[in-house]
Amino acid sequence: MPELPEVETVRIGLAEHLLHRPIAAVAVSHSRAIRRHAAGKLDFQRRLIGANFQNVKRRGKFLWLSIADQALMIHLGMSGQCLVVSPSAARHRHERIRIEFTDGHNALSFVDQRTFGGAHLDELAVDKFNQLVPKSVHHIGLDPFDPDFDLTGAAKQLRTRRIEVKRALLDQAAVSGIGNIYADEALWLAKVHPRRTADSLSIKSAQNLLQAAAEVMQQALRQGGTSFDELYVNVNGESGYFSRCLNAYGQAGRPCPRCSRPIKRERFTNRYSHLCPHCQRAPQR
DNA sequence: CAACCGCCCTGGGTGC
DNA sequence: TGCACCCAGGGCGGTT
Repeated sequence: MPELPEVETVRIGLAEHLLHRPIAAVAVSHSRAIRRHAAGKLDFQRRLIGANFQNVKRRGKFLWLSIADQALMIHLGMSGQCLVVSPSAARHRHERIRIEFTDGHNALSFVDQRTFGGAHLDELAVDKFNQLVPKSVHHIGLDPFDPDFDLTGAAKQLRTRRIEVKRALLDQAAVSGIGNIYADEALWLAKVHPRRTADSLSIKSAQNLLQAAAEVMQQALRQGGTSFDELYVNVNGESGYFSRCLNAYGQAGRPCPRCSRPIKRERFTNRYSHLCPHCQRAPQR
């Protein structure tokens, strides 16, 4: 599943291939992929054709390619992929958008089986962090890879929430980029139970938790991200290797690498948490 | 306003 | 072989 390390891997790949090349053609083969572009398909195509991508940036799981005062925003959702493909290669079965360039070289193919992801054009504007970013990321917090990320400030903000700490990690407000995999991994590493309320954490353990999230995502990035199947790959279609390093996520029944007691999987808001009930003490009911 | 719920979507897997 | 159902789950609109 694409979370911060996977999206960052994709960002680096796009930066290597797609910048400063005039766009020749934009094909949209599934309208749901551009549902967030309110002005519709023709407007989407008209704004892109002839433009150049100047840079590729990211905040949390949102990715964008800048073109003058606008940006092509991309969110991978659950199963989105940005593939750099030869224009002559066969179209992927789940290709939703294709962007081709006037030089006739590598094209961008946005592939998305489950269509939770998509792209739209958005205006760039200065946000509360004094960064020039698309308006559609103004509501989320900085991620731990951002040079301006303030771990102490984020920990304080986390502690204002009267909800379970895992929910607070997942909702992108205090910190962005964390999804179910890295939430479970960070909570395991910091020995915090996912159902503890965020406001029950000491300032020190909240900081420790965010530090753990940053570390685990940094490690995952070094491995090229987490791949379980063909649904997450880099721009060249290659898998990442971090799934071999997971301590809790997807490890139900296996021994906890710290204490050897079995990792447990339990229901958590329409999905699952993976944790060590011994290392991560449950809150009092 | 914070918190919470349900919906969006597909293909692979499982149980009957 | 076929059908119903489950599962992956981020983001967001609507409701409490």
